[in-house]
Amino acid sequence: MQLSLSLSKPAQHLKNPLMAASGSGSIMWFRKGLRIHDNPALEYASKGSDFVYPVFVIDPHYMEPDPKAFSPGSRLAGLNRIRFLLESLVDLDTSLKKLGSRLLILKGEPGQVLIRCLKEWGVKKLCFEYDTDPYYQALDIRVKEYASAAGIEVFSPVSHTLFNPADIIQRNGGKPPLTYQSFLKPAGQPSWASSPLLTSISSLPPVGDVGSCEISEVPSIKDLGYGDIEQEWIPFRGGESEALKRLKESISDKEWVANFEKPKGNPSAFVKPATTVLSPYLKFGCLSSRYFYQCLQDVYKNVQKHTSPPVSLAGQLLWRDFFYTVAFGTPNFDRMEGNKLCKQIPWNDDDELLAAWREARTGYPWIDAIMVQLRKWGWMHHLARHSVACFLTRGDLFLHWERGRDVFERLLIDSDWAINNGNWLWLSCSSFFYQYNRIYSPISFGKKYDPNGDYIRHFLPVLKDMPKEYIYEPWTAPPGIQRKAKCIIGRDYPKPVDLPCICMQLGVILIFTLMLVSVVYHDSASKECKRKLAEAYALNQKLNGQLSQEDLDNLRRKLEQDEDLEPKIRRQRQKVGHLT
DNA sequence: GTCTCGTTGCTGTA
DNA sequence: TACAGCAACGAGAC
Repeated sequence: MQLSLSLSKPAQHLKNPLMAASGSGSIMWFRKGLRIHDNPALEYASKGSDFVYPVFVIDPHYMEPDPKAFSPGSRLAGLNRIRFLLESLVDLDTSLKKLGSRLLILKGEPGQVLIRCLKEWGVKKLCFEYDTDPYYQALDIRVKEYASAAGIEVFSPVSHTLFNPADIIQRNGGKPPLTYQSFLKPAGQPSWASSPLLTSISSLPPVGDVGSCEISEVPSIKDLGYGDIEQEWIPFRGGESEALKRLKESISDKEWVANFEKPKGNPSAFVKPATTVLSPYLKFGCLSSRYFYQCLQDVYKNVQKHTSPPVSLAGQLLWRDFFYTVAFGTPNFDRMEGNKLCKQIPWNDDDELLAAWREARTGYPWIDAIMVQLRKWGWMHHLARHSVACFLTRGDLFLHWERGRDVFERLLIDSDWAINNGNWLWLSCSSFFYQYNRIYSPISFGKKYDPNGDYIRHFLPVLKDMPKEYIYEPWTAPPGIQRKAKCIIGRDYPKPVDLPCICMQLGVILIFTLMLVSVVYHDSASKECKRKLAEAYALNQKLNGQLSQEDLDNLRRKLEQDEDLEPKIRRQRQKVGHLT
């Protein structure tokens, strides 16, 4: 019996316990993996089942508005990602309906809701994609415990990544490999690589009786309590259909796929981004990474030569698995403290500087334009992420990578726990990458790709009429040029200043009142950062990475004292600098 | 202990 | 556009 017609009625009207009790039912619990293609959990749920309950639980913490957050959205996610998720759910629901099923939306704490469904619906199987994120690890233990005690079979296959991180760690002697190359060896070829994946399903068993569980349609942004909030146009729409369309477009250009080299991409390309922009679809599992990998292998087979990992497109999927593996095998991966892989560094704590970075008013147009793109689109090119992450941490501001990680985690539509933390560890030279003398310039790095500054003009329209000679360093533009460009630096757009020097000369209070005065001179700041990192590295080496809070505090004090020894040099620098 | 190598730096020079 | 020089780290292999 097909129940999808009657499900539009309130759930109470559907109560028919006999129906669920008389057949064998399964719950397909969607969390990530919001797709039909290559979904082994869904496949198993429907096998031999009279009924399948496709469930998604809306967790209010993740979805409902938090007025205290620094951007529109919930406590945990910015509005762009919430919208992307809702679009993905609508698309999934549409696909399920075509197959004779539908998506059942429930609300509440996911563990409690799931256990209630298990009790109410009398199913024999619970199926969901395995997830290595700590949140799901903890949640799944609870749900599995209940299911096991209730005699319900649990099927939780690995299908979010190419490999099972636990397998790689085991093959690597119980420890996660810490370099990409040493990851490739135990990884080898994926076991499923040469056999076809199930990419389509012709039909699904009907949904069973939902009893007294409250089921709703996929809510809109408005339904979630955001009112009639005006949504910025963004070029990425959520959902499996969109993911497969985007994948098809990307791989149809075989030459582009074959020649893809990630580090050569242009971070300032925004009309047509230099990458596939499939990351948000991989994040939510709208696209199977395994299917993507197979599609790439098909292209590689049919071209004479192609690029290889780590720079190739397939190499990008392996990077994803690399970070998943290290993250899974490392306690406290998302923190400096208690994280064995992470250098212990006495980062500064400064809310004003953090806010200037987050709110795109550092005074460096390249940095600020990237942060605007992050806010507006929830996505920016990988190298653009590098620029702003380096600037926040080891390049200029010397602020804690965890603060930047939090901002990315909230605002990115593709924010992924393992990859985001891994990249912040990398960029801050806290782990994986240690060449702290290689610093991205907030001026010349962007200029190299986009000398005219079109990217800046687009995302920072206040600078749209600034001549290209000055657009990366607008504080150097003569007053006449600034007037002509209708952008007075220090009034319409911030100028970068040497914060420690100003603090000494004018007092800290003044700084906090000058909202249009921002951040640092890159030259002096980056030198300071290098000096601090050299000292922190030396102490980490001396103490074998076992730094206590007291060690860090002492080092911080020492670094601050050393900084005070240089005011004369600094003042000299300011006199000869461009700012007057 | 020594050596090689590492997805993605910058500047100056030819 | 390509390369040297800059300053220089750690994981992993041996």
